[in-house]
Amino acid sequence: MPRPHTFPSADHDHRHCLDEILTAAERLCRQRRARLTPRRRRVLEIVAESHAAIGAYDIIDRLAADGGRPAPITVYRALDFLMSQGLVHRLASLNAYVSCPQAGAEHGAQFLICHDCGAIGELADPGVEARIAEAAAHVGFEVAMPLVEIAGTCAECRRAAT
Amino acid sequence: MPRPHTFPSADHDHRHCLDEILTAAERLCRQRRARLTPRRRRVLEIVAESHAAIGAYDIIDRLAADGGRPAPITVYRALDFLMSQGLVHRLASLNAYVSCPQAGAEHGAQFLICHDCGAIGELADPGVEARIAEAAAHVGFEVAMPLVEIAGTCAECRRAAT
DNA sequence: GTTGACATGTTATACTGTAACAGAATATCT
DNA sequence: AGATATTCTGTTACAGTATAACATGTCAAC
Repeated sequence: MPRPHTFPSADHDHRHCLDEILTAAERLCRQRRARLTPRRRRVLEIVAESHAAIGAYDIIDRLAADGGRPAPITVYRALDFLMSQGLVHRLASLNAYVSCPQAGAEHGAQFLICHDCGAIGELADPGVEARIAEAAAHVGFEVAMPLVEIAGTCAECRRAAT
Repeated sequence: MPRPHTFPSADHDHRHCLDEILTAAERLCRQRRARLTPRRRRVLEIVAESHAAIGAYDIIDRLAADGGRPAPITVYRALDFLMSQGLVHRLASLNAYVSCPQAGAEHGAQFLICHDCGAIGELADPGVEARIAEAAAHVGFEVAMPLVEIAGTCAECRRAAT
């Protein structure tokens, strides 16, 4: 099952996790009358294949293995759709994309990026956003979209390192 | 004078500000025995020409106006040097570079990006970093390099909008 | 079944950043 | 000062990321 707010555990059953992500996406898109076409579904599937981020051109490579290499724009359009639905996020610091483990739930986007295993975690700490908004307001700045991407080491990798 | 932690005011004397940035850079590099060569100095000057961020290729265009268009790598090398000295920061969300108003002072990097005027402010709120580290630690994640880039509206632009 | 909206294909191109090697300038040591 | 080592710059080529513009196809609703 998708583990909101944190990293997959060591005994993570990713087959099941992937399945839940896809099922949730289908349900969500049905509710919203958004069209999760085969192409878009396949791109989501590829992005969600791991909890690491994947680059757009790596997605193209994976699609090419299915037969018929799509043009970059095709993948970017699918990613745009998936992002508009909150199913996928873009990580500016990596130029890469990651599936959202808690799609549908409104949440601020603070990403944890493990530079050992590459996995991405999400933090949804209202305190962080509040502190940022407060500090910004202190200099008269009104926050529209905070972007927080935190590189470091995840719990699993820290354990493994000792 | 450079205004640490916040945006330039309406009556900002940028000629003077730019001069201070360059002088401070020279002093800093002399202290550190780092070589602020003419090329590097010129790139810093261009980046510091405004408090908005500038793209690497826009820097190249500006240099070309001096006569003799340098190859991209030349500018990237100068930027790498300037970043290594903390004189310039890269904004991942913009793929662009901005001069640091408080070079030399050790400080965490939280950037405020005004999407009206393009100006970049820096926040150095230890509370924000602390809150992030705390929230991360809560899921066993050890922070190495937090990246915070906050889009919104600066005080000047908010005033102007009303 | 026609219409209109949305999705995809096709081609070309823009923007951002780096590799690899040669040559020039500067610092350091004797 | 001259030899040497280091650092900086030039040159060429290329890798990686993303979008523009226009044509064609597909689907849903009327």
